[in-house]
Amino acid sequence: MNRNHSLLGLVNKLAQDFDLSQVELDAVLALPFNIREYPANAEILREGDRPSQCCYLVEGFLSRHKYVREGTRQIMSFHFPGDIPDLHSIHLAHADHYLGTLTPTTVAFIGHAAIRDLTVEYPRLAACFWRETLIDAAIFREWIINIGRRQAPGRIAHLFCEQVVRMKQVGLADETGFPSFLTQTQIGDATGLSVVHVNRTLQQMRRDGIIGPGGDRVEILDWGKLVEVGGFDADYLHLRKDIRSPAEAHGNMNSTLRERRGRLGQSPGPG
Amino acid sequence: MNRNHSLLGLVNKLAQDFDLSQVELDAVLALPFNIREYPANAEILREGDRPSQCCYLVEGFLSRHKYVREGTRQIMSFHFPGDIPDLHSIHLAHADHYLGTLTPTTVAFIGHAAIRDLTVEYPRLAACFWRETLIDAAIFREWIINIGRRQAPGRIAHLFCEQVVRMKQVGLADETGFPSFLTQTQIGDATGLSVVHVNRTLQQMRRDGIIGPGGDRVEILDWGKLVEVGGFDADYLHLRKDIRSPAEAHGNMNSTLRERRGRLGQSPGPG
DNA sequence: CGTGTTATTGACCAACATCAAACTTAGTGG
DNA sequence: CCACTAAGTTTGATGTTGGTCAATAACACG
Repeated sequence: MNRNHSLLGLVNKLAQDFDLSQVELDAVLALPFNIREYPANAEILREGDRPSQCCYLVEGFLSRHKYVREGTRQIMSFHFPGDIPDLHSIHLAHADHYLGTLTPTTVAFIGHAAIRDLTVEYPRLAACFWRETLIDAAIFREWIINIGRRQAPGRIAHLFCEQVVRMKQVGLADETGFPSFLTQTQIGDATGLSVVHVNRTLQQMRRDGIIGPGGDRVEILDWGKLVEVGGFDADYLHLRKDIRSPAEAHGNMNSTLRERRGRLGQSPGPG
Repeated sequence: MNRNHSLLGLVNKLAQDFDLSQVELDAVLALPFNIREYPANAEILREGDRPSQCCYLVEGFLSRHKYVREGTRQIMSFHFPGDIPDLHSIHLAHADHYLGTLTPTTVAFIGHAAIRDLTVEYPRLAACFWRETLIDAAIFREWIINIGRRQAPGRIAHLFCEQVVRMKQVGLADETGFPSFLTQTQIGDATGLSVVHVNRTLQQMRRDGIIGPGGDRVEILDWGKLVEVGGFDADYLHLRKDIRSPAEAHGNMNSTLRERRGRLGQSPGPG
């Protein structure tokens, strides 16, 4: 098998979900695709587009976002190599948001028809692809919680934790840090904060000895504290045990802070 | 066919996605299920549970939520009859959030195995189910935007708009209002606001002549204004045209306010 | 070196949270 | 039918987080 095959990362990812047969793996690798490169800040897909292919991310970083008012946008996810950020387009006719590059990027476009055929012929592969979109959704849920119920330091810390864990899966990060591919404006767009406030919060986190001074890499000086501030629990990422264990051995990635609920079935109001 | 079959709503819903054959429809109706009733404020599923069945909502209202700090929670979705709020559990081993009732509720539990078998045998049904979870995800994305980038009146207005459109699909609402199944505390938990602020914002919306005084029903006095305040565009719900058109005829549900973006590929900061 | 983007700072202000209490409503048991 | 209770709503007072505006500094790149 070609070790430089562009879809190898996809196969690796899917193979983490289920024990796939060689036939199934080969079927994925046999998918026809077109490579395309983009500069930073390019748009791959726009709201309203009706794509006929999916975009597999080979290299670079992507975001999905939407514009809310004149000049305001909200980022709803980041994507790393191995992801198919618009896999949902197979069954949803039009895009309801933008997909854009954050850095220079290489993607492989795979036609919807080819993927549909694959899922019809191999139900287990269908399950794998489906599962990917379910994890995608789980991450959205966590972002709702992050933005809805945490304050600035928690939101940013949680975002950083998530990026460590997800990028670690593809060998781009560990608990000591990860490549810095975001501007402070983009961090704000993802966390629902203004740039100014992101800037001040990051400074506070540096003063608290949680992260390093920045630059090309986000240095994490105190992973435990980052997890604590962000109230982070990797459960929602639904990693497989074998992938998760090295992380657990290293820092404590999971269940460090399974937060406890208040009263039963009731969110307490005042009084 | 039994007109009182509990899964009729499910069939109707799936049949909106694709043109399904009678064989496929019958296969859905042949799914074995168990009916169960819950009082209000009951927990159907907890974080960490490993369910072996899915929960089809026959009657009542559900929410999915998570506890963030002692006493704080975030609701991430509401569910109406016809929904399968934990369909994702087929491919995600453990629940990463709670599923609870808001009102007295009737659900039908359908075993994972039965659904999996169905999806293997009928790829088009698999696509339908998959699609349901993709719309679920699209709603989460919209909530991220709602909470991240809108202020209190917009958040609440958007929530109400979404409820109108979704409940209308199952005949529970129209543009003049919908049954009020939420306390102000729950509205706050869904929008990331405090009860006090929800209360004041609702009062303002009443003074502005957008909604009525409340009670058993949320009266919408000015649908157009509600849509405007919430920046609502139903596109993300991916309704089928035939379902959507009566709404368009009535009020203008879609694309009323497709918001324009600011600068190209860049979220403007200050300066 | 200029030019554009990103990071940083200060001053000021608005939105929203928190706390605490009173009021309403609906349900329950006598 | 009425007191009693619990949940939900409303109000006032006060504080904080985080937004906005505007300017400056630090880089990166051709």
